Amino acid sequence: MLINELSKRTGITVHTIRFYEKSGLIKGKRNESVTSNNYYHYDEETVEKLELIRYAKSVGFTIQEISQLIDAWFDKRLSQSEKIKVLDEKLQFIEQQIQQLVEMKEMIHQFKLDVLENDC
Amino acid sequence: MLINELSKRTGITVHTIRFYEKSGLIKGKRNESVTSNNYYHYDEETVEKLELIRYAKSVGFTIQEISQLIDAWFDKRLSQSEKIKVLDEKLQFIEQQIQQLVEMKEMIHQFKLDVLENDC
DNA sequence: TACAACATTAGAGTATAGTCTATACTTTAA
DNA sequence: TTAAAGTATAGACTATACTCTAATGTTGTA
Repeated sequence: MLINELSKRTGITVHTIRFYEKSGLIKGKRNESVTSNNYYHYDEETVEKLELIRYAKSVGFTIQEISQLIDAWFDKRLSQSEKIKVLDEKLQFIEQQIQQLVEMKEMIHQFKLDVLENDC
Repeated sequence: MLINELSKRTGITVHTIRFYEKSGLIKGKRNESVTSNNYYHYDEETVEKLELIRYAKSVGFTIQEISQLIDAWFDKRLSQSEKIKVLDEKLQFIEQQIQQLVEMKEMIHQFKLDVLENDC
């Protein structure tokens, strides 16, 4: 699949996909038997990666953190223990975020009560 | 309290506090009876605001969103219903974030299982 | 009183994460 | 076959959120 189809399937713009590719998050393959162009081709794994990227970004992961996560998922060169280490770190971060969100929620609930009480 | 003390109490640098003040998140008061300087003075409410800012930032709120939140909390000019509207919006955002984090967590758990299974 | 520590303002610089433009070439469909 | 749509690359531009520097003046303490 070419970049345009990838963009349509993921809802991420071509520009942004190219930016992610430059950042090392994804990697297209060139078809060496074709000499007339040097278009990149993408597989289903790239679609999965882009979906992961969108998720991870929306919950506050940086590109660098997502890069680690993708490596822990796909990179054949990392050892099992290295991968588990990264994944556990991310899980810990997520737990922390959830905890802070829960506290934030309670805080705002309290604001609401205050606003309703003070009738301001 | 002057900016240096505020910085020490909140752990936020003087520079960043000034940036937040420029952004309209907090507001120091000048003592008009003192003519030799024009130092800003901050109260306990400002300390609370900075603590809120730190929380909100860490869970992904932008400066603009935090600004709305602070107004919903402190601004006397907003009506009760306007405040409640903002607070409900933020609560909804938080619920969404928690939901996404939970899904993300399950995703990473699955990665972990895959990594352990494939023994790679 | 000297000098370190603190305060203000303006504005420059940095990092992150895109977003857009220009140029030039390729593919596809009417 | 030609015009529209797609592709690649380089690099400029933008927004957000700081972070730092310089210049200048004030306050507190040894």
